Amino acid sequence: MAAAKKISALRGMRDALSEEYAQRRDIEAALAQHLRQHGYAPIDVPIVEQTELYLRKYGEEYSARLYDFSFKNRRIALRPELSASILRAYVDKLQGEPLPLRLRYAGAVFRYEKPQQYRWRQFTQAGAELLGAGGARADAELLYLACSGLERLGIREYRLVIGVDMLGGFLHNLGLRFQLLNFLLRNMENLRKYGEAHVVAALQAIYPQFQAEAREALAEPATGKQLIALLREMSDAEAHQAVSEFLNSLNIRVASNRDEGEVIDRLLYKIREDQQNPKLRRALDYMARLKPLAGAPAETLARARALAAEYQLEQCALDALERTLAALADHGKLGGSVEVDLGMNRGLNYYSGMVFEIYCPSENGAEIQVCGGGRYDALISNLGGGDLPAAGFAWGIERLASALPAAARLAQPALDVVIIPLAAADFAAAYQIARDLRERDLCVEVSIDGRGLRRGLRAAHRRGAAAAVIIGESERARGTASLRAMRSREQHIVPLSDLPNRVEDICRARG
RNA sequence: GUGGGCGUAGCUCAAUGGCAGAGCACCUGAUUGUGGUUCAGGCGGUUGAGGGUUCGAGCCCCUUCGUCCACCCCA
Repeated sequence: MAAAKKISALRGMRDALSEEYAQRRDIEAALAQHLRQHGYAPIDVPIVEQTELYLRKYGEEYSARLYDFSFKNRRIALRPELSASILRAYVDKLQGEPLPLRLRYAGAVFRYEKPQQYRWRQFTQAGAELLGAGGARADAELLYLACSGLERLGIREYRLVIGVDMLGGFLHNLGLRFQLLNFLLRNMENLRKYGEAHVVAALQAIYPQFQAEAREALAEPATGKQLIALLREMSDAEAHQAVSEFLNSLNIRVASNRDEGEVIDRLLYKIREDQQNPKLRRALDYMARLKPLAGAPAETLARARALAAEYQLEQCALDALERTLAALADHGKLGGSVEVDLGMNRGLNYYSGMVFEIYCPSENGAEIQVCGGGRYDALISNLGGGDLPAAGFAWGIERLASALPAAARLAQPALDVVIIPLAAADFAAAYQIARDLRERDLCVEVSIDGRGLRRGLRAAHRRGAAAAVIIGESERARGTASLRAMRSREQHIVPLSDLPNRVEDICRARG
């Protein structure tokens, strides 16, 4: 018979084998205990949700990253994170709870992205949500929890980067088209990395009308200025109708093989798009000024205030950040470093106020993000709940595992004892001994392969057992067992009544 | 979405276009009641799949699938 074809795991999905899995569980347990001690209550939520939940949170553009499918005429998705589910559950079931409500969670999440190092399609997150509390104290509590959690795991070296958005609001107030606004938001990081010329080139690829050097002067001819301004004020349909009527009243026919409607659309597009140029120019200038606003908190804040004053922007976001930093300092000194980044927008539009990320050096030296979070005060009402402040964060468990210093990796619980029955008649006694030892909380395995003492001891050695208990005819005849300490190779015949104590001694000595 | 690398034994990998191999692991025995070593032997493959070129393909060409890495983006 030909061997059946092997079935391998799906792409981006990994089997966590014994050691890796045990380590992950240890990390989860330590973080759960950490959060528990800060008053966070556990909550578990479904792995699948209505896709609508995530569309509300992220918007339709991000749905490509979801495991999203229709099933029996319903559109459902695997959760890409747990926070949305927690807030949904809050709206559904917990609105009567006393506030603030502190919740913690852990579980698998799924994202349909191309897998690469430290990035899989299924991974594990643990995190916390703080509902019904806004302001600096709440923000600082979360920042502190996220950092001290790392320290509890033995991670001393990390970098906390806190941001408030100084970009999104600015661009929004400029009145840029949605597509261009999104482009600029997404390219703040590129502006930093590759400079303005790079971003301008990318911008012109999606918006060829943009002239990098264009200033407001040449866009506006003096005549017809009022008419153009008027057209810009109208809705698309109104403007289209107005131009159409205008042309008809002058008895102008469009002499081309294109439809009149198309020509008008094109004309309107031109009239309206031209005004994007000066706005883009202003946006790029502002972004260039924002670019260096990252680094040590006090100094960066001071420079940010100067910029905000120059552009006559509200200072309240910066005030809030300053209060949060002060509140964080009240928690005591952190082991890692703290930075501020005022260009940070986590590519996501649901954040309001503080956002943060934590980076660690991974085992191969490169820096990876191990934690992220922020405040999303509008989210609960978007999900049909009341107007309630909400903030939270999540750690990436697998990434934490790779950032754990070797010294902090927790030792795996080893097998304590292997019991080796020598013949079929010895098994009943062997199982009885195993039960007695397990009552002392020992990890005990009975060798069932029946391949003799030599193989049994070899197996015990390879399994890392501290002791072997040999039970054969001669031992049974006297109500004893042979107890062998694997490391020292010392072996004694021990009465069964003494056996548990003697085994415990050996296991303790193993250290 | 874009660009690379790699698919050969359970694992890590060899093999000028010319008999598909090694190490590790596994199994048996030397040692029938004594485990880190040693020695002797053994099991193990449609070389990811399909097509093409060739007297001959693991190797060259095409297609496809899988996988890893990087970019984009994200935790």
